[in-house]
Amino acid sequence: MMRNGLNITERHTEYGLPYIEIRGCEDFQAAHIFECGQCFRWNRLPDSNLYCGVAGGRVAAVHTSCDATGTIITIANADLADFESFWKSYFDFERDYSKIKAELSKKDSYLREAAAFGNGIRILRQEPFETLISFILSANNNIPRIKGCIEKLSAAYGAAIEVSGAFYRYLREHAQIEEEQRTFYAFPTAEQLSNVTAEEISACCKAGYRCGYIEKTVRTYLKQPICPQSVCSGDRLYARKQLQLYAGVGPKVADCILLFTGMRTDVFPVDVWVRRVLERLYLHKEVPQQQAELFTAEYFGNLAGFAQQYLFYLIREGSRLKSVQIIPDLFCYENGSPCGSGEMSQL
DNA sequence: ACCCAGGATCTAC
DNA sequence: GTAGATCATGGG
Repeated sequence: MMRNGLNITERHTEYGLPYIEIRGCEDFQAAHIFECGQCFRWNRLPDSNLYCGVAGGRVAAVHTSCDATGTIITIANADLADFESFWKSYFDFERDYSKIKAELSKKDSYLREAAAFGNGIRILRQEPFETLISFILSANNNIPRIKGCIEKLSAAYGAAIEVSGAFYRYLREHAQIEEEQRTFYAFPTAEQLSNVTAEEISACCKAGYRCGYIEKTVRTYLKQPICPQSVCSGDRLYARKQLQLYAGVGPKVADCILLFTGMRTDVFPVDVWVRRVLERLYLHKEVPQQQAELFTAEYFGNLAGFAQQYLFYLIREGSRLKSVQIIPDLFCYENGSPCGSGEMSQL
């Protein structure tokens, strides 16, 4: 099936597992999509480039490879109906990321390098309630712990999803699996969390003071769920305020929800990492939040969300890989000494 | 022991 | 309206 130049095919392994193969999309790299900090339920399987995750009440395994004709995207445990009804939207396949990268690259050399480094990132269209709760958990927290909290919440209150033996065989063929996990759990719905107290949430996932926020937010959400048409368009600051009605949601978390649901792409969530990027590369001094926001809105405009993801991924991965070569100004302490080991990055 | 993590909220001025 | 302290939890 052809669509927007994409060649989408449903296939089956010899043992009967359906999978979707997509060719003709050069703007998709599983590692960059799943490790750029926008999602918490996709995990790279050991000794593989295969990512297994839960979304939309489905379990899938995704990887990218390439041959002489270009990139091949594989979504395993999905048929054409799954793709059309869910994955196509989830992976934002309708959007032209080459165009976005080209536009950002015209702005300055930092964005050009960031977009090249994060080539293949896409903004996932994640479910609003899951994204809301996930990013309440993200406040003053670190990514491994956030992932753990979400996994425990899902296992305790979410719907069980049984995967086939064929799916597990597929995983085993592509990665070093220790033990067989045949049951996954969807992220709980607001209804499933409706009578859960903060104490129970705390006992379940040890999320500290954020548990009270979740209890309150679930109650608010049941009475007043996120209304896409009132936040997707119109004033950006109004959209943010709408989300700040939920307990535990401030400006930064609101922007994350707007961006990582795909509801808006003109927001620029500023966390401690992105703040370093702004101050080191663009503003050349420490600035108050309000001033940083004025700059990002003006400079990045409608592409702010994409710029933010490329820059976030660059500084996070760059720090982790100690790749000081990429943008020396970025990977420096305030005193100017390099923070990396000086090894060459592989990019 | 101390610092940090994709910050938000409460309090005091 | 805005600075400063406080908020659990676990890993470095």
